[in-house]
Amino acid sequence: MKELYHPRSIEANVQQHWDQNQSFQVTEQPGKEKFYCLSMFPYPSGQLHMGHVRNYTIGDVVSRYQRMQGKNVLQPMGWDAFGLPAENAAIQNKVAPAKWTFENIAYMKQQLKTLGFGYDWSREVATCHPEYYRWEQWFFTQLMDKGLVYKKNSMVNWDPVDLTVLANEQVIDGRGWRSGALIERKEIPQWFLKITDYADELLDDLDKLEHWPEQVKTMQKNWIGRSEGVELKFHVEGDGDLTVFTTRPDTLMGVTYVAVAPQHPLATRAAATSPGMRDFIVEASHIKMAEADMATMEKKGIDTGFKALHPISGKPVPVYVANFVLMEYGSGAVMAVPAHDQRDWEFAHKYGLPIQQVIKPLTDKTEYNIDLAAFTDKGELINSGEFNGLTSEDAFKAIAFHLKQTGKGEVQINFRLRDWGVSRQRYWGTPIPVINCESCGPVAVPAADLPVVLPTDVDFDGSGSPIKSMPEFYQTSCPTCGKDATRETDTFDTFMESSWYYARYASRNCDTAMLDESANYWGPVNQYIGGIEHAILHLLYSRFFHKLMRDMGLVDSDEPFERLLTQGMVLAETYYREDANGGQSWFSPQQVDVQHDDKGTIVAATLVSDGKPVVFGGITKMSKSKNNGIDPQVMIDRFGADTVRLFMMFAAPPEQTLEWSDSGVEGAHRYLKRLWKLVYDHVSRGPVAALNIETLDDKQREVRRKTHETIGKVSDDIERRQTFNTAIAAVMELTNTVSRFIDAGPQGRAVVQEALEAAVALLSPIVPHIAHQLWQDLGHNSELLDSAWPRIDQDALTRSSIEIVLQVNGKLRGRLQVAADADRDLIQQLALADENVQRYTQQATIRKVIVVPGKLVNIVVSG
RNA sequence: GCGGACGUGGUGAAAUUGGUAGACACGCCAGAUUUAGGUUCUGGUGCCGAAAGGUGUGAGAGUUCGAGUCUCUCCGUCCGCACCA
Repeated sequence: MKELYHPRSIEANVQQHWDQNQSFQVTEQPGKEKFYCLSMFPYPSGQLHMGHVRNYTIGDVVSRYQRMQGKNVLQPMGWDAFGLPAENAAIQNKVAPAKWTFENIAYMKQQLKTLGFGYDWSREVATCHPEYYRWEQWFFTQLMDKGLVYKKNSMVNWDPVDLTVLANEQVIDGRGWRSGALIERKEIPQWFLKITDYADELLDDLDKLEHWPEQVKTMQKNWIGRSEGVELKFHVEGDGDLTVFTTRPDTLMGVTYVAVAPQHPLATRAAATSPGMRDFIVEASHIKMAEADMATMEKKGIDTGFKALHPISGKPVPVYVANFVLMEYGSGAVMAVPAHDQRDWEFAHKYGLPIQQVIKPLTDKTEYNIDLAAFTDKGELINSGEFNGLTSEDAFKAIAFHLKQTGKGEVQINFRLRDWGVSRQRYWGTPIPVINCESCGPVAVPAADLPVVLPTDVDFDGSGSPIKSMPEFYQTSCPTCGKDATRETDTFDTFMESSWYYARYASRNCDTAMLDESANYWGPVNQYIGGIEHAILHLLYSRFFHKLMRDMGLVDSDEPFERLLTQGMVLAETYYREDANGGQSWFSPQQVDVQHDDKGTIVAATLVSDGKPVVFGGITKMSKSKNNGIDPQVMIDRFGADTVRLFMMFAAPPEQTLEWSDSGVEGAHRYLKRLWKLVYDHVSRGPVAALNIETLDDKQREVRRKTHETIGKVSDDIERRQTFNTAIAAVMELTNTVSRFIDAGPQGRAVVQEALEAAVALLSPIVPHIAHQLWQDLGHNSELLDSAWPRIDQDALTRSSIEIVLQVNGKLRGRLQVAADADRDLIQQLALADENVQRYTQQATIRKVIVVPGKLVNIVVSG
């Protein structure tokens, strides 16, 4: 064994060893318990960032731990390879999206290998390969057959200068990011998947996901947004009926106006005769298609001049066009009750519309002042004619019944969830497998003609998708009638690819079907790990796809991911200087020196290159714009993969944000050096005698107890709690105990051998390379990877005495050593007799004594 | 705006079921070694105080013998919002 720790050569050797043995290639073994551990696959952006390293280290730790539990562990990796950045890179660097993507994949794959992650690379997928997306195309055509797909007009952000559709991300302050032109909303025909058909099941099955974080389930629940209400009709004079949905029919008698979306037919009709309305609609069309923008913009409206008749009172109320009403949601119209809805209240005040209170608080003590704000709680009805005196709950039923009787409305369940629009007017994506025929309409491409291959030899200049001007791509004949026809040139939303990749890994090499039986052997995923930013969209779409695949007989489970871990972001410090023109230039934290005072408080920061001060700009997500990204490769080259992995797992629990810290990394590296030296010092003293438990002295027993307590703690931390930081801290405590333990006798060394073996094995999922080496140095020929996880010896845990904390009025006043089996009375007696306790109890009256066996005694006194 | 989280020493954090606040590290201070490999080792370190002791988990209130943990109000930070992935 070498005296010093050389991570570079160790890591290269161990990785080569795993490669040669194909240590992570797995096959189905029906008799053995399987474990499928999956980390969210990366977009191949060019290089790994710290968020990837964190995500994939967590996955690798879980995988290696489960393998040592004796399970058949699958851990695959692949590439979410379609998407916008490839198109942007193509424009900037004049390189075809396909070439750019594949080069990035090659580089990033190499990086993953140097981190020592145990992936089964024989199952690698890249979603931009026709072998992958052909099955997605096939699946879509199946959904067409089943009527789960439809085409309808829907709105996009249109750049009138670049003549292209923009993603929300590409619209900044209402303008196209390249052209700077004011964007316009534009309605175009697009394909939708009927996710709303599955709304109930997607909601109900959340309850089955015992091992998902509560917050993710709550977010999905709110996103699906099931609500019970009443759908009712307002008749518009000189026009048809206006359908609205409300969850508060009890407030119906307080309606003083109704509002429709700017894209609503009534608005269009009003615009025909009103230039003011025309201007209003044009202005509303410049707001981008993002709910956050819609919700935070100034609420504005304009009267259409139409009157709607109240469905119960028959009284006419004005119909307004309002910029915050969404055409996409419901029927594009809402009823307004200013007295009982804060947004309606503000709108009514702004436009001088009447406010009619119809609900009062149930407790009559305080009169509610409706002039100050809307009263949004439920209560008792007033000013509502025959419904006066009813509670909100009773009024709901009574009004719904009344509407039903008169044919003007009925109770309805409504969802916030909208159908999933999957068409994108972009090049770098999966071609939608549809042929448009003048006689037959849209026709699915027959299975035998799949895949519809995306041409990759193209000139891409950013002015629209090149396949839209490639007759050799889109000119074809109708599969049904044989006449000339044209292909769809839109591509799929990339969420389509990421909604089923987890299943494809299992059947990666099946070329006759989307999935085969292996998908049921490996599935569902036992542990899924990824960023919290995916809590809603990706995870909801995947759950939806899984149910679609189930209903098509492709998988036999109801949910794709049994257990979910959502990991926090990786942050770093930022430093900047003001430019002459008032802008800021940002410096990498690695080029900055930080000065502390005597207490360790940071007092100043200077740039290494010129020694002049820089300003601390806070701790934020690693990003290009703030120049605070830390390149994992640089860290791996300097300290080795094990150090980087150890730091990332130690610095914070996985669900929290993690702050990058150079000195923290150095600390992790120091620890591995200390561990190495501890094993070296032990091993270099020669062979170790067999452990003889009967002959151990007290100190030796203490070390042994620490060893076995640590095994228990680390196992629980990794498996149940998934707090890898505390697992590492526990092993550090163990190795600290060992290094303070000086006993070169045969049994002393035997106890140390046991402790070090445990420490190495317990750390091995986190730092697998150094652990592999130390395991051999400790005298094992076996493969650590497949060794059994350390087991607790219950006998080693027993204590003869325990410490009891003594409190007076909840304040710590002493400690007591008692026999582990001491009873309540004895503990109380000893506590009251304690010298320091008596100082606080002598002059006072004892009111109460609380004894918590094994923990503490609290004596409550007064006076 | 809506939905979801979070807030503890100089710093990252720990405290798992309401029971000793600050484990384990980083930084800092003091000392030793005088250094091959981004040195190593020992001790100290929440704050105030000479000590006894007091005090302390974003702010304020509440429940309890006991609150970092539970409840309410407020403040601040972060994530998502359907075409970034």
